[in-house]
Amino acid sequence: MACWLVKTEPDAYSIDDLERDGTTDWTGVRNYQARNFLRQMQVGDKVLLYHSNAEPSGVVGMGSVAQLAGPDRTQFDPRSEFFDAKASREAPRWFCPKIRFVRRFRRTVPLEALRAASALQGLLLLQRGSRLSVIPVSDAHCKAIVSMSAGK
DNA sequence: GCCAACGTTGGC
DNA sequence: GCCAACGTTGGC
Repeated sequence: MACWLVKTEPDAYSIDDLERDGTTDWTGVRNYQARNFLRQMQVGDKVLLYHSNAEPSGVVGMGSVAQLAGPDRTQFDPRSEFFDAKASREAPRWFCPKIRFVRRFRRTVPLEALRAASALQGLLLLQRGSRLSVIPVSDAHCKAIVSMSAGK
């Protein structure tokens, strides 16, 4: 069972929203590398939820993959901010899995703490200039982040 | 296929 | 709001 980390801006869609919704289509990812990771997600994979542009930014909880990635409906909707005129239903460009809320962490693991953790060296999120909104996380890194969320 | 210009992300 | 670091676009 793989583990992933997905970023979201809480002003746009927060873990509160996911908790309320239960599950949601993870729409709006418009980067090819991130898309390719979304398509690799398997049902049951863990998903660490990360709030970016937040106070503080950090990992706020856990979700899981509820459904394999299918075409992202927002790419077909001219009224959507994620509309993509070059996509068609015959040849969709963007895909999204369904993500299920699992739990909120007792405490947010802020970016600063992630950077300070020697156990997290090599985590893609922490690499200089990394902007990917969907990244794979190794089992060891995943465990380390979860243990940080529970306190020492 | 190169690369300058432009757009986006996201920490600070 | 600034801006560094990337990604994408489009002229040539």
